[in-house]
Amino acid sequence: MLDPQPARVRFAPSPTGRFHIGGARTALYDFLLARQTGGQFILRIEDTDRKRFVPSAEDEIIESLHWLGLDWDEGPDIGGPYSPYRQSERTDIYRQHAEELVAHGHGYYCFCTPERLSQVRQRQQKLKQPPRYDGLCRKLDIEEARGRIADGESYVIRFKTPREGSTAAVDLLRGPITVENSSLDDYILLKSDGLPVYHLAAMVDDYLMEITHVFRGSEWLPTFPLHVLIYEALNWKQPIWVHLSIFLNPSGKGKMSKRDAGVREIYVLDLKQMGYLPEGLLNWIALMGWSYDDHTEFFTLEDLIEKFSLQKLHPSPAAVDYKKLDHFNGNHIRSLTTSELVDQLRPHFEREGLIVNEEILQEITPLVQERIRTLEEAVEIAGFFFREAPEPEPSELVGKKMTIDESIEAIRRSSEVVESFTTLDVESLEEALRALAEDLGLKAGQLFGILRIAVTGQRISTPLIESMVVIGKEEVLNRIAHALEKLESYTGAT
RNA sequence: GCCCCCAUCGUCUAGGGGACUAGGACGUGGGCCUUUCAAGCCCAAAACCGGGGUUCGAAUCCCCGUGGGGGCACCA
Repeated sequence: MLDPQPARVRFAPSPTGRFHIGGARTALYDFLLARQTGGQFILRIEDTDRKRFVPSAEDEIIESLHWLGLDWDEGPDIGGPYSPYRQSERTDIYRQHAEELVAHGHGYYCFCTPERLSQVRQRQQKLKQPPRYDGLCRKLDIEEARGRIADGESYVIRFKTPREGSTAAVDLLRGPITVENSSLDDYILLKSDGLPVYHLAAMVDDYLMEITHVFRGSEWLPTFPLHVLIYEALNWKQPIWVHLSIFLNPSGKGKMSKRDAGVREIYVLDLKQMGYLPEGLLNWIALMGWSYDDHTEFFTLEDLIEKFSLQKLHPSPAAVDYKKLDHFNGNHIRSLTTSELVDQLRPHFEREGLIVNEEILQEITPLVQERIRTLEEAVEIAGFFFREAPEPEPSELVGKKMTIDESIEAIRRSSEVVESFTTLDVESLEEALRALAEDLGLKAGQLFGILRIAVTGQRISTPLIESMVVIGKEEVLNRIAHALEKLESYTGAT
């Protein structure tokens, strides 16, 4: 299972938007391969697009990766031997390589304006031809071109894609992908603002940073042969290429996007807010595009590092399934120790504006651990522990198939039972309450239902008896008395 | 329109010529447990896109359809 060669793998997002689970999966696989082989995981920021640049994006990427526990060995924030790791700080390097391509006849200067380009495109579209650069500047005399540049004319550098033949690019998951060179364009490598485009920058950096395995989205498949052509033009040895398929919407129709039906959330930091654990999220996305065997599905990050393998990656697109996320998250919550869960839970209660009593939090954590799938659910079922006495609806205090008077009697007698205790303990309290129910001719569920509303104010909560013990005799009595008052002045009118 | 990729239960997947009356998980339905909600346990329904080949034999290999996805920018 262990790849003997230490892999150098990079995650190279562009800071143009928020960090979503698709990026997280790519980063995860990068991380796993690096850790498994004892290699390096590198973070590189591809910020060569000034127009789409979002200042806060890099921070979000970093925060998300840290939260997920995918720590890198080299990156813009910590530096490293191949620094800098932000492409906007490496512009000279790209220009140098673009010029080298020109010098060796694999690239050329182009002076066509965006206006002319769009006219050409329009014409081609009208003629139902594939939109491509028409090659006007391709045969320009190099000296003439240099002269125009010296005169200050705006220009770009294009790749001189071979007109003949075909190129085979080898993807690890799909084998060779072959296209006619004529179907490739003379792509722009260096923009008129002097900054490179992905096709140049990523190739140059991957090579110079000695990246051994490139994981990227399958949206790069169409230009994959171009990238190989660039490698060949520069006479460089290629890395191993792995194209990961995209995530589809829950419906399986279309690329996963924030707005589609069934999509709960796609941004890592928002999923965190919703109460998902890094482990749950990681387990979920790891299994979309990779599998271990025919029955193992619960993985910690450590497990994944140990068990991940390139051979088990597969190329078909996967629809996101949030029900499955819930399931994995619930499992990971259950595998936490109590004190770990306490720490995870605290901020979720506090975010709700609740004042968290540490002692109570400790006591209720085991109560919620078995029944929540997200941390937020703990707030739903156990928030009442940190709130003032509830104000239950009188109508809710009437037991199932019971009259108001019967319910009042049940509450009164319960109060007496609680009163008889010096301190509450689960076993005897349950015993006493069950005896009371029997005495009243009620099913335990009827009595407990009334008390649940009286004590917690909720229909759904942590187990009643345990909850009462945590709340304590005095406060339980207060709440029961309050409920009794409410019910006694209740006429039954709706 | 052109190019590229993909194709097993609703979903994520196991499977890489005979071990397949196709396995697991989520979800769904039913049952058990039960103080609510969960969790847990048991059971059930549920798939090899179609057609041609290759082969003694195909979910597995090839071709063609079909379906789905992606790409065709001085964005990544």
